[in-house]
Amino acid sequence: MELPEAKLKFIEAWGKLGSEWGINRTMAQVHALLLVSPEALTTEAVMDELSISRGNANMTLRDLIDWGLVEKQHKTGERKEYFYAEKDTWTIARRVAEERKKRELDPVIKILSQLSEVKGDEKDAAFKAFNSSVTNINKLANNVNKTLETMLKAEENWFFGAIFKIFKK
Amino acid sequence: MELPEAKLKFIEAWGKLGSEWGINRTMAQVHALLLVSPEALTTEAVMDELSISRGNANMTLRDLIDWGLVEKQHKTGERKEYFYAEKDTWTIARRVAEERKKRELDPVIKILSQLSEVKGDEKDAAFKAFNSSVTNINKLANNVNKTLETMLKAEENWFFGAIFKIFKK
DNA sequence: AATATCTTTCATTTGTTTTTGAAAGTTTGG
DNA sequence: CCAAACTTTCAAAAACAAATGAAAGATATT
Repeated sequence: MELPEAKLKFIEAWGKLGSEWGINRTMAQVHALLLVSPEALTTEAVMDELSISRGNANMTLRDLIDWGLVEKQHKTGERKEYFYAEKDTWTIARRVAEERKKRELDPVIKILSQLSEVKGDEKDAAFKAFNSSVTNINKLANNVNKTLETMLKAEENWFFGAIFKIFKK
Repeated sequence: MELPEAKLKFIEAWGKLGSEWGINRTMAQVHALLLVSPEALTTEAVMDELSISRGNANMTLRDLIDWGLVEKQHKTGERKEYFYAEKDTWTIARRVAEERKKRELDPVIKILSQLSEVKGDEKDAAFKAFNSSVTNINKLANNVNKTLETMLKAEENWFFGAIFKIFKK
């Protein structure tokens, strides 16, 4: 397989994975493109490589910046803006985890803890089922949350290294 | 807050979380409804509670069965089918992790390992950037994969217990 | 202060996903 | 074998999400 073909495959795979996980396909593709580009790219270059419109490229790049995955660069003597992707995968993983935790997990945990406070008749099967499910999900969510918080502080080697050390017989 | 309102909030929150993670909102809502129901429900009951069509209820319930989250039950002397949700949250988490790993992570890992085999000119910046990104993502993906495999075999207490033991000072 | 270069916005259009509901299919019991 | 009870299918419609591109907004240059 030659580089150009491999590049396309990578962009396609990354886009698909993104869309399966609730991330806009194009955003994932732009990210993939920047990831494999040694140099920062202009909006124009992104538009051309992925055949997308100016508006789409602009908004997608802004979103990637919001996620902390891409940064604007300016070249001296040039007016154009250049976009460069963070290349360290562990940093990428942490940024994504951080952002999704904040946007999605935290709000749900808030609701769950409210709902696990709901009082009712202990003899009512409907109440018992509700209470038990919500309480258990709440506990699991808090475990996940604590694990994520730890991960956000950790170094990759330390994090996975430590996990594997335990799981190794 | 009273039970009926709490139930609605739970269904809504679960549906929202699902849709943010690439799971059909209705599927997550049906799952939530069954989770807080002490008894198995009929298709009819699901349709009524969530105001969805027969076709939608039928397909969604089948999907939940495919995911291993819901089972059909038959009551003696009745022709109707009843649907009952697995209530153990750790089992739910494992089923979801297992299914998504199989459907989404495994295919991507396959592609990544192909792409990290691509050979090219070591002096070509484009090749070097491609190779380095793909190789690193491949490594991270394999770490995640191994961790998931361990999780799929583990008991909740052991899994989180082991993780927390590490992180405790 | 006029022009050229580049960026951002957003009303419309296009594309994708989900839902509907009527019809076809299946199973059970008389 | 028939009909009632129930389930499944799937083409069409509705709902939703993403992309377009022209126009407006910036910012630098002469």
